[in-house]
Amino acid sequence: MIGRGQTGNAKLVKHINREGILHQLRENPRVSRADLAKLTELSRPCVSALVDEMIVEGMISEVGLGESKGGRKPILLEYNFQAYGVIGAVFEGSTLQLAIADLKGELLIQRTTCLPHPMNGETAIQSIEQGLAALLNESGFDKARLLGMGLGLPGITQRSEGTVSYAPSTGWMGLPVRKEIEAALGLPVVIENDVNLMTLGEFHKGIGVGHSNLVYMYAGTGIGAGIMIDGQLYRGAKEASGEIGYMVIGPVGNQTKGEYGVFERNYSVRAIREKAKAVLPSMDEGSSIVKQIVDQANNGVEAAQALLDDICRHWTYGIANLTSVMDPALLILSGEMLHIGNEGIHKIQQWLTDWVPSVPRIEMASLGDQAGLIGAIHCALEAFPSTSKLQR
Amino acid sequence: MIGRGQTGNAKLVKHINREGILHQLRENPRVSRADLAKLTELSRPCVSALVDEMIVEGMISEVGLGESKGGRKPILLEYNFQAYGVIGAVFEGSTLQLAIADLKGELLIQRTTCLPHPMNGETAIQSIEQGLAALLNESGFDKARLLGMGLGLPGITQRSEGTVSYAPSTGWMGLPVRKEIEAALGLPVVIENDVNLMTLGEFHKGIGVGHSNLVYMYAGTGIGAGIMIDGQLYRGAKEASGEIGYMVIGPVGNQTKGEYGVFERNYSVRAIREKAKAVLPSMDEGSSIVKQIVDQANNGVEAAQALLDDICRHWTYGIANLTSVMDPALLILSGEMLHIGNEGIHKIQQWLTDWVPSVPRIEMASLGDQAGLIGAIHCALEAFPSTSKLQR
DNA sequence: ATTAAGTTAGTTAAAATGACTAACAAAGTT
DNA sequence: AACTTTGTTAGTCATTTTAACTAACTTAAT
Repeated sequence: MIGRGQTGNAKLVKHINREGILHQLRENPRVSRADLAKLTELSRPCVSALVDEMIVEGMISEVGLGESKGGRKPILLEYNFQAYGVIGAVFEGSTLQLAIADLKGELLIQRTTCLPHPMNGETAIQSIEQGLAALLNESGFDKARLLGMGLGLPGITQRSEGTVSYAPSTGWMGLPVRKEIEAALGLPVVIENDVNLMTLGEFHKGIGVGHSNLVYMYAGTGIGAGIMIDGQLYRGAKEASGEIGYMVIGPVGNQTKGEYGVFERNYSVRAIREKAKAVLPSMDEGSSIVKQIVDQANNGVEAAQALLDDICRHWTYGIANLTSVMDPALLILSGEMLHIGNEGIHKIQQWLTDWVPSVPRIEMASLGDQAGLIGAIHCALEAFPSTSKLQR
Repeated sequence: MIGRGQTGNAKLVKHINREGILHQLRENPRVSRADLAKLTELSRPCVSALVDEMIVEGMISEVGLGESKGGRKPILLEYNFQAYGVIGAVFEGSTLQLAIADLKGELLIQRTTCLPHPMNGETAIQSIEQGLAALLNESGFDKARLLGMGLGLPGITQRSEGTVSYAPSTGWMGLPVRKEIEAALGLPVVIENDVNLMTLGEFHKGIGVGHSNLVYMYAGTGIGAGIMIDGQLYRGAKEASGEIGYMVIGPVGNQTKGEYGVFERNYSVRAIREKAKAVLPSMDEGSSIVKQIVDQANNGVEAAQALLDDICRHWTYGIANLTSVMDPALLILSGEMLHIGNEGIHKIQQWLTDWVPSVPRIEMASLGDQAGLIGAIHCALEAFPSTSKLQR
């Protein structure tokens, strides 16, 4: 056999060019070969060859003719978004969100279920299994067309090992989560930290679209951040990046290993509820605690105003620290920070202007409690490209 | 003419492979074509062809035969480190460090000069011009063989514009620094933040060698950090990443824009000197302030012990915040932090273990006040590869 | 309405490039 | 003499490029 099977970087270029064409087709629906040649800076014959190849493989389709711009009508091409699908799943407290999406990342069907109490590894996996079966059944989606699952978990997830290495509040620590779920479903699985997935969600489908360098900050039951650099999640050496709940903000106290972080212990929802007891006449456990404080502050209750100021101030400490280190182009705020109102935002921006040299553009998260789920979808899409199924 | 001049990614592979070979030659001096084939995972004929090409171009030389390992003796190859050179320059307070180095980054000649007072743009450029002329004269290095200059400046440098966008303590802000120096020297120049260059220095020649993900923390006249991700400096959206002097640590006070950062105002050398007045019987302005405090603490002076504890504690706040965000594999401490002693280091590590979930390996900087200069050299080497001169 | 000229889209053919395998020569060692 | 290791030569394959088409359409003068 002669000249077969290049081992080095020889095959790389074709792969890059194919991915480039696919990328453009994902971004710009209904374009011609000629358009693709311009967009990818490849020659027209080369694009034609690669496109024809991918049409045969079923990844792309010709979908009729476009308008002439003074010459022959272009043959419009489209990515076959429906060819395969992925699953997104997010464990958040006591609920499990599940969804099936197409290759575009559009949700086809979605469900939120409450988990049985007490939860352990087995029941959790059972929930996923049953939930997925229900989704497949209801949507009529063929399981054979699923590429894999993106799974969001709280705590520090070890993507390559498929385990959770640090999560004081859950019972997942150390378990071979990924392997067990893969065995149960018969599908490949990636796991990822929940806040990282929210970041990914906002990046792909939310307010972060088009911003390849951004930081996402979440303040809720926990406090965390997600970091995107050059369109990639930055995970750090032990995948513990963005764990800003462990910043030293507020009283340090007798902090020892295994507990929540200092910032989190002082300014997460849990902590704020405690502080608010003295301020609110009656507390509604169901609705946003910050909103209740803001309402009281607007009613003229001075103690509420002071507490709100204190909360905003310390959250801004976190933002200032985060932006000092990262200098992102865009900062997305989410969780309970969504309820601080215009006055709160204004305060934060004023403080930042006073404290740091480079204030990023600040936006509120736009996807609500869907962010993580949408991120899980895109995490799966990145981990299991449709080519993986085709190249067998 | 047919089939000439590919515009797309066609030439990319060859470039990657050539760079791969050069990289191996920089790392492993005196290797054969066969060794390179193994190291780069390319075929022997391919390596031979690329090597021959680069020998003609003058980048590589054959330097005799090696020992036989049971067959024909290998022809050893070497990167022509001496073919070209670069200049490194660092402005630090009132001194200017200048050096010429070869393509390996080895300093050939070096000089530190005091700047005339008061300094302004013109005198600074004059100093560089005169200093470089002296270096060239003394070393006999041919100016035509210089590829360019890497220049380190305090403050937030705008690499692409060649200006300094934020530096309260110097008069550089807004000036077209790079253009003016390029015009004066007739050589291309890159500017970069001083702490980033120290980071680069430690990465290439210091304790950070082999660690492509690290964070460097400097506490001296100012406080700052440098971040390396995948062997690249991370600069942020407005090149203000790592400006941790602006973290909110210690009393906030009446901070408004234009002043130094909160952390810097509370725990830089300037601030510590102020605090130490009450503790030290007499202060030596020339030597390390932290060392003086440590000495007094070791003498049993309780106030000094308390101050040292306070300083270490707050520096650790900064470290905790930094590592919470970045989760680096390695953290390098420098500046006055070098003088805290073993007890201080032990304290820091204990606190970190208590506060954050992922404690990085911590090392002391190893290059002393050469770090920035060495970084400037490597900055220039990255910005102006020797191929830039050859490809004319 | 016809027709020529110009444009745009897509294909075909030939050349160029760069990497690979196979086979061999050169120069050793055991 | 037999094996090894290094380096080269020759031939092949994959991929992309340029150049030169064909196809199909628009514009506008005749």
